[in-house]
Amino acid sequence: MNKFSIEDLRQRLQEKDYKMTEQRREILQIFLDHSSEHHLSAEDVHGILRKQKSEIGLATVYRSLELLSNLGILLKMEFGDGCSRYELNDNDPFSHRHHHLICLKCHKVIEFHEDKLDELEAEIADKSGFEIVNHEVKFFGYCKECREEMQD
Amino acid sequence: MNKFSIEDLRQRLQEKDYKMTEQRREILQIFLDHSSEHHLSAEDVHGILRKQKSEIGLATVYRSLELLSNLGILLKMEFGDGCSRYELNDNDPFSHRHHHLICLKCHKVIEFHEDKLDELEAEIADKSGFEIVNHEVKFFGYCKECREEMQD
DNA sequence: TTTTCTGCAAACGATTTGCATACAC
DNA sequence: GTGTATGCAAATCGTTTGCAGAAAA
Repeated sequence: MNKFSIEDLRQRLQEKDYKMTEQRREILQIFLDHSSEHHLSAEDVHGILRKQKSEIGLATVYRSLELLSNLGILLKMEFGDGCSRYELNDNDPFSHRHHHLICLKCHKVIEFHEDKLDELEAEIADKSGFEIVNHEVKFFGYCKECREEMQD
Repeated sequence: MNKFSIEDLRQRLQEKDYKMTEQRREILQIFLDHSSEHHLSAEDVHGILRKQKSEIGLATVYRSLELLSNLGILLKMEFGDGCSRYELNDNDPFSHRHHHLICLKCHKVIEFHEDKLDELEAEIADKSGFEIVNHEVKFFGYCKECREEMQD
């Protein structure tokens, strides 16, 4: 599967006896529409909804993001800016498993689409008996632009 | 250098015109004394202080943890449990740069002392021009004990 | 003496929850 | 019709801040 569809949502909800609601559909749709602009927070999602004249309450946004994460449709992550952020859990191994480069100066988050952790994961499983289902890798440093700026 | 001492703290504070206070000394001492039991939150530190009959306020704990992180003595991290956690930034390359394995069932945090990211870091620097100064790697999955339990 | 630091309490911001109503199945 | 989901407002929890007094340099 390359990308989630609203049909996938309907199916996953049904499997666990959750109900398909307009609110859950709209919130997933935001992630499908904004796949380029990743890392949306609950407030971001709520803001986009209001721009679309959707009257979905913030509490419902939080509850839906939590649910979509538990269903494996979204991934929840923290970048140290005080709120949780979410992105589509794209199952495509080519776009899946990217890393995040976080600039300590301008706080930009850059994606690096290359994983290279299979060997390390195999070693961890081997040495510790820990079964890995997911990982989250953040690199902190200075982006190209800020480095150039700092040289001036 | 293998481990920080109170003298190191005094020196780093002096370099930046901060003052050496009893509170800062006591808080660093907690990390030196509890180096085995890593990942202390502000509340954890405050709790340990109260057990020791130290009357240091919670706000001071937060301010000191922030300061010690900025001085490079502590590392601040998030495990998704809603609060920031800190550990000694051990400069020894043998104990430094470990990864965290977070069990999705019992929420235990296990350390894996092996890094293996130099190659990936070099590739990132090469391809994106990003200068890396630190990284944080979390693996989510199931620990040995929980896996055995789940088989029963 | 001068400046920074502390402790307290109040403020804050993100997230959660209780409850009555609305909606999906 | 039954049970879950929503919206609202209030509650919660971790963290930050303003301020007056205390302590370091």
